[in-house]
Amino acid sequence: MQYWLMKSEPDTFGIDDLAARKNATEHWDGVRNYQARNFMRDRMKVGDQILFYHSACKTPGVAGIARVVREAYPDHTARNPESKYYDPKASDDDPRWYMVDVQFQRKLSRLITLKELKGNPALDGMALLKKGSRLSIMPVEEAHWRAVLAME
DNA sequence: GCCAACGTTGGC
DNA sequence: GCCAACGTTGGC
Repeated sequence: MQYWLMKSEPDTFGIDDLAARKNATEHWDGVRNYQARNFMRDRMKVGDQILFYHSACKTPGVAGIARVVREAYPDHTARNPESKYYDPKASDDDPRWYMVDVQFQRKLSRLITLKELKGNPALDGMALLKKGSRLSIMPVEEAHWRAVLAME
């Protein structure tokens, strides 16, 4: 069992949007960063737990929990010229970009804000809190996972 | 809206 | 392979 943090902009797709999806499941398309892609493609397994993080919004923070329900497969939006995620370098032979499916588990009883996370010494060293960290998908250590949920 | 940090692109 | 220019992310 591994733990992850995935960022999403709530104005576009927040935890409530995930909960409202059919089967509360959505494919995580549009990832166009190699490091984030590699985490999905090479390491994510069905059953892994995810902190659903709201970014680029008024109050950034952890909003809920999701889990991986399908392992990496080609991100078809890369092959669609109509998509804003279109990548002309993606091909059938080399899909280049991948996505996983994630399912809503639960919403936290309250938003645990970035500010609070930064103030928790138990989270020292967490990738999310490192200066200049822009990765949209990152692994979370089990101790950090527990410490975040203990703040709920 | 600003800007720091970071990733990607492309000329050389 | 270097690195300047550019684009994006995301907190504030």
